[in-house]
Amino acid sequence: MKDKIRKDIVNCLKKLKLDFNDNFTVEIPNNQQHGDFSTNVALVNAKLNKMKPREMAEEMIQVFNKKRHYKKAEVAGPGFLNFFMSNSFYHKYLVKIHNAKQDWGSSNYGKKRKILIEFVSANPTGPLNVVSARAAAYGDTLFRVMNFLGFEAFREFYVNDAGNQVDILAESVELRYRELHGDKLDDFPPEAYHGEYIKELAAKLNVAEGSKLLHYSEKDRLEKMKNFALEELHKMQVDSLQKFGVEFENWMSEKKLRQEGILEEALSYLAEAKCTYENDDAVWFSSSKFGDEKDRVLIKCDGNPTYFVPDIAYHLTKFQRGFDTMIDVLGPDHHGYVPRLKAAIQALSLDANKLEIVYLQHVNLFSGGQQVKMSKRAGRIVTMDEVIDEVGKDAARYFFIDRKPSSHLNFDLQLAKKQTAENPVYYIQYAHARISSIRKKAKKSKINLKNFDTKLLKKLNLNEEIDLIKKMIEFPNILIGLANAREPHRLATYTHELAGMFHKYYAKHPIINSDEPQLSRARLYLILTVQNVLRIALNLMGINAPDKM
RNA sequence: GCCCCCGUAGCUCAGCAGGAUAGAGCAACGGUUUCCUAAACCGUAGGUCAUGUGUUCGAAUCACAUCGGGGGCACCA
Repeated sequence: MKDKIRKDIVNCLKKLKLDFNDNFTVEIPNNQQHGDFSTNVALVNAKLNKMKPREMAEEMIQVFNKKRHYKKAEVAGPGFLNFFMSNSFYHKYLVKIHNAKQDWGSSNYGKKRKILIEFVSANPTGPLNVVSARAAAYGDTLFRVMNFLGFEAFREFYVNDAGNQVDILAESVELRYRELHGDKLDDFPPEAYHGEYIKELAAKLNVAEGSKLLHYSEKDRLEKMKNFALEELHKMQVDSLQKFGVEFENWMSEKKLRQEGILEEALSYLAEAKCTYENDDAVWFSSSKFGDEKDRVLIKCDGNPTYFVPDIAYHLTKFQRGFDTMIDVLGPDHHGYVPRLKAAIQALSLDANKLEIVYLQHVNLFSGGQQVKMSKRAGRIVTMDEVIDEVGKDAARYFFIDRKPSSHLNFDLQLAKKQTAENPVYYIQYAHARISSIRKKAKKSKINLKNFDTKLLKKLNLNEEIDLIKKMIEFPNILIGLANAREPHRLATYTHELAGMFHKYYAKHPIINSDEPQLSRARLYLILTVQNVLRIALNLMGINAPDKM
């Protein structure tokens, strides 16, 4: 849309033989008195032409005032050019949006570029918590939007199903299992996992296996415990995510990476690049050569790799799989970790610019203004399931993407549960449902869009009507901006605004009025288009678009 | 000490790539329902955009510094 105006401006400049560079912008002014579109082209380029900005602008408006679609062009302020478009221009656009149906906003903007979005990637040592829920909503919405825009996006969950924490998991289950068989635990070790879910796992294992495991060797027993726990916890996580409407194209297992020898592969590449050395019985990576603040250990003096090695190996596979861009969605506690990861990628002669990190900030849970404390040590984690059960999938998804990723997120459970105006989710869904009601009424009143002649749209002359169309015209650009900035919250904001504009329009003007069937049809055409855009937006956020509430 | 994020209305936050008088929701106060769902709408009030300097024709937006809040700095993952 702005592109079209931009083209017209460039043509105009050429016609007038004015010099210009591309730095000027076209925007939609906040203030309606400044027109539908506004450009600073004369402000930016006046010097080039040895003119005053206003002078240059004056010359240009002559051209625009002769053009169709432009109701009026005027010079304002220090030298802005403001354009006022004719209503017929907007009516034509409305037809375009209406006819696009569920594809309005969709495009081949992404040119099939392959994007890997890795998110959640929670340790398989417990149920998913609220931070994972935020990541899930974030990553999934970004995924949906990017695919809608013609990218080939993929969702991936990296499972740390090997290494230290998994052994601790096995030991934790072991302790609870032995407890079931009469062992008294005076002090449950502090490093073990304390959550109730460990007891439940042990109980479940006990039902399946009875006391049989007690007769295994310790090694076999722990192995059994480990695999059992991993499988069960994985299932739990998949279930939680599914309830949340989030699926992954791929679950990448660390254990598998180890089995397939990718760790050794990565290590040998690093060694070939002469970026490793031995010191104090450990193998180090000279990451400081690549801008990290110090070198990092790859192989500990006990011979085991640090968690860093599988991570390098994992990212190596991402590059090997040929993605154009890889987005890692991480928690705020990982930012110190990224320089060494990027260092490793550079050491492997790969393009570190293809790897992009998004940090999601913390989630603070509130309930009626009171902060809910989350403490892993005390075993009091508020889980993703609890949040979904408490407030419902739709509200949870909305609230988790409503804030930009770099903001700390305050999530109020009471608010998300409220079915009132305070709650934006219901406000938006209600707008959608309301339009369904109107459609029903239209049907009863025998008003429909059969053989609709778009010439009738010229009856739509109210500011509210033109504003709704303008808002819908913006939609594709909102999505593109969202995808480029990796900021799904823009969709939440946009949808809330569009719903608000509709509610206001509805309250002021009757849509269906039997005395004016033609006007009613035009208005019905408009609001059905609005409903369609609302539905597209809600779908992209993974939120239901109900016909009734 | 070093690094990351944040600081906009009483509260929670938008503000797209710097633009012309800074927005929304909630809370407060006042009003609207014979009519397509009042889960809605209208109105009033509320801000030296943390502070300072700089870049620019123009800064909430960019840069630097200061102050304040949150988080991170393992041969743990």
